Amino acid sequence: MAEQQIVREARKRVRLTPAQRTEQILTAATRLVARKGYYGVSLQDVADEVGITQAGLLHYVRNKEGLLGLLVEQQYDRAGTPQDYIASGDPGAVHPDGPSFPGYLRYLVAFNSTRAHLIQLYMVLGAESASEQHPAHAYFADRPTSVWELYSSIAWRLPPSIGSFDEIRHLVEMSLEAMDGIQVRMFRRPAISIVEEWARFEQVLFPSPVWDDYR
Amino acid sequence: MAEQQIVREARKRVRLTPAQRTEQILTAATRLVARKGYYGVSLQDVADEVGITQAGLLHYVRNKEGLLGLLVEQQYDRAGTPQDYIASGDPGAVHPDGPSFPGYLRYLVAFNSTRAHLIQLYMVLGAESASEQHPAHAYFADRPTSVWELYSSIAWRLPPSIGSFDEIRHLVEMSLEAMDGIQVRMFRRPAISIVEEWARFEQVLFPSPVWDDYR
DNA sequence: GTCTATACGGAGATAGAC
DNA sequence: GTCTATCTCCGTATAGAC
Repeated sequence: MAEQQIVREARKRVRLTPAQRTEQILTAATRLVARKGYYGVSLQDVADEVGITQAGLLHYVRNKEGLLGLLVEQQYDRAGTPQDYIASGDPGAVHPDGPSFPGYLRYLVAFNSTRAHLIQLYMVLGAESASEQHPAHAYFADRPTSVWELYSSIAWRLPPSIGSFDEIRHLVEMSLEAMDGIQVRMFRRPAISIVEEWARFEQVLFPSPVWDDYR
Repeated sequence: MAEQQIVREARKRVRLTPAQRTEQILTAATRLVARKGYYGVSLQDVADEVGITQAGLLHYVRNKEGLLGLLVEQQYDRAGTPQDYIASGDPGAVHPDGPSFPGYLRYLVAFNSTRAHLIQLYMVLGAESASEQHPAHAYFADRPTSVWELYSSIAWRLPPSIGSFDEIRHLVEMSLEAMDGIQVRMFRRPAISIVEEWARFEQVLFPSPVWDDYR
């Protein structure tokens, strides 16, 4: 009798608000796509984890590409931005001469170390999307450009000896490359702390004495 | 009539030596898995590209994991090794005090820039295999260790001021991370030269004056 | 908003003929 | 060594009931 009731309970249709469901779908899809890639995940997998049917899921995402769109557009770049850093009140961020760029990168790495699932998702999607046929190809192919545009819109506090735009652009490129590399390394053995590993890169990318008062 | 003959021609069974077929399978699978990942590729896809049936392919690889085994074991580490560098006759490689480690890394990057397909394959597999359920998980998880073992078996020509094992190990780790990051960047826009990009990392990872006579 | 039912195709794997 | 045939299961997507 108790058992029957449990079964009925489990099958009962639960009607959630669209925002709640979308949140659930996002969480489930992030975990699953991080694990098996876009091509490796089925709508049924995601639906099962959310607790709805596959047809019910399609009501939200229209088709499989819509699910990917949800993942790509709505997560990664909404937190950990330079604006978030500035708003964090970190001493390096609120300096009267402008926020510290190395300080922001430290902030970003520390933040990313708390969301390994998301890092894994973006590592996997970033790798599969190298092929031009992948539905997220354009998004990832343009990331270096869009990140540069985002970063170069900020009035960072930079050492005067950093003259050319080219020099700082290369520094940004190398920082992103080092971070991507560290994030790949993060899932291997022996385990490392990405915060510590980034500190080593910071030392060589933003060396003394030039950057001593600008970190 | 001519058409019929063409059809017959196309369907004619061609019996190749195992080595030739395996080579074809390797080439096809590399391209396809690089593009869509392990989960995204079907045995049928590979069989089509080789020009045999799916059952014919299974004769060679036994099951899908066997195909992955072929890819992982038989390609990446068979060329571009420190031994190949030493045998290349490069001036930095045949120095009487031992081969140059930065010189080897330059050699490796230059070599990798000629085999982008393979780099893409390993980037994709390396990303998907972060999940513990992936059949190549152990191989990629252990790569930092096995690469370190390979590199530390060589009597490199190192600056005397590099004292501890720890110091050189961190340098190796950072070099691998930077390379992985550059390789991710390689498939994005604007296009970059991984050789040039590595030269920038070499400057900061192996700086003057310490490394001046050891590059 | 969520379900069931269904259409239609593709997946991996095996058996056995040639 | 390679094929055809077949098994069994899973994939996306749509229609329509509730």
